[in-house]
Amino acid sequence: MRVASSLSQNNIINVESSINSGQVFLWQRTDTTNHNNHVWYGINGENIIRITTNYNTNKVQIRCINNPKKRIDFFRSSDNYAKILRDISKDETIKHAIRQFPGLRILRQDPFQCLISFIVSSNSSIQNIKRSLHKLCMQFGDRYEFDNREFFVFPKPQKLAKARNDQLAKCGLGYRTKFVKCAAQNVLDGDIDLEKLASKKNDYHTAKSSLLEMIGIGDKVADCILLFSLERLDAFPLDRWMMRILEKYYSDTFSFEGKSLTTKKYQDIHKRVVDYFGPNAGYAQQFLFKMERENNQKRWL
DNA sequence: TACTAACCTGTACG
DNA sequence: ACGTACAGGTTAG
Repeated sequence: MRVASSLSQNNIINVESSINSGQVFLWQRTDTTNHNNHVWYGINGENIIRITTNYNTNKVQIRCINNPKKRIDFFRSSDNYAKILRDISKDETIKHAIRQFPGLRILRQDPFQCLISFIVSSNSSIQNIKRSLHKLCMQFGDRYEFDNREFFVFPKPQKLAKARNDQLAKCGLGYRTKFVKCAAQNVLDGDIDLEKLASKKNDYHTAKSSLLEMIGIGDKVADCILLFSLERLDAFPLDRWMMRILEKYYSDTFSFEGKSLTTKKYQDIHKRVVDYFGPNAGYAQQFLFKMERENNQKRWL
């Protein structure tokens, strides 16, 4: 019994922590009268996902409600979570973050939605990103009804590629409008093959350089897409928050010079961070990011 | 190579 | 109510 319970501790999934950690934007928790159960609904590409949690048993039930046969390992349960946590536990800071947020997971997202989401995210805030993506779904995505609720799934590449600029701009994309349209066109034309990029044949650098060819995608956005949807756990997105974290807790481990985050500096830091945390450094990034945002009481959705 | 201004939207504060 | 400050990543110069 004791063994089983400690094993299950290693495999817990904290749905709330994982969804509220800056990875996904089209999720909501429904109001429930039962404190032990929560129901979440989210958009993952053309799928509507329903997650039911029971906080007593730690059971998490996932269903793709518009396509019940579809099976997705959304929480990456097939990762060896316990081993990954052990491997990245290199110092007290990361150990503390892991202890503080047990069950925090990297989510396996739909690649096209993830691509567009993080293009939209650039130079924007979570509230704005969420609003824009929701508008995109309402404008260009298919409508469904389930559980007496209305859902709009994420638009297909063709829909966004052929969208009128003013219709896209209405979603609050601003100057990112053409980035979104170009990216959708690239996917539609097959110039960017997301399935291929997700396959294990490409290493991190090959996959990343493909993404970087697209307008509107720089180092940080590319790393988010790689980590959250293209199976690259050695991607470590360096945004404003991560830079602050590295300066605050890791100034002895990684030294910095120069003010702006140039491509060269980004790659230099990235290399050292991955050398330090190992091939699953992306998980370390997620724990540190979550910890620091929570400590600063930043809102998620 | 390194740095910086400009880009766009929404919120917070005075 | 109005202006100003600010947050955020990429691009072009």
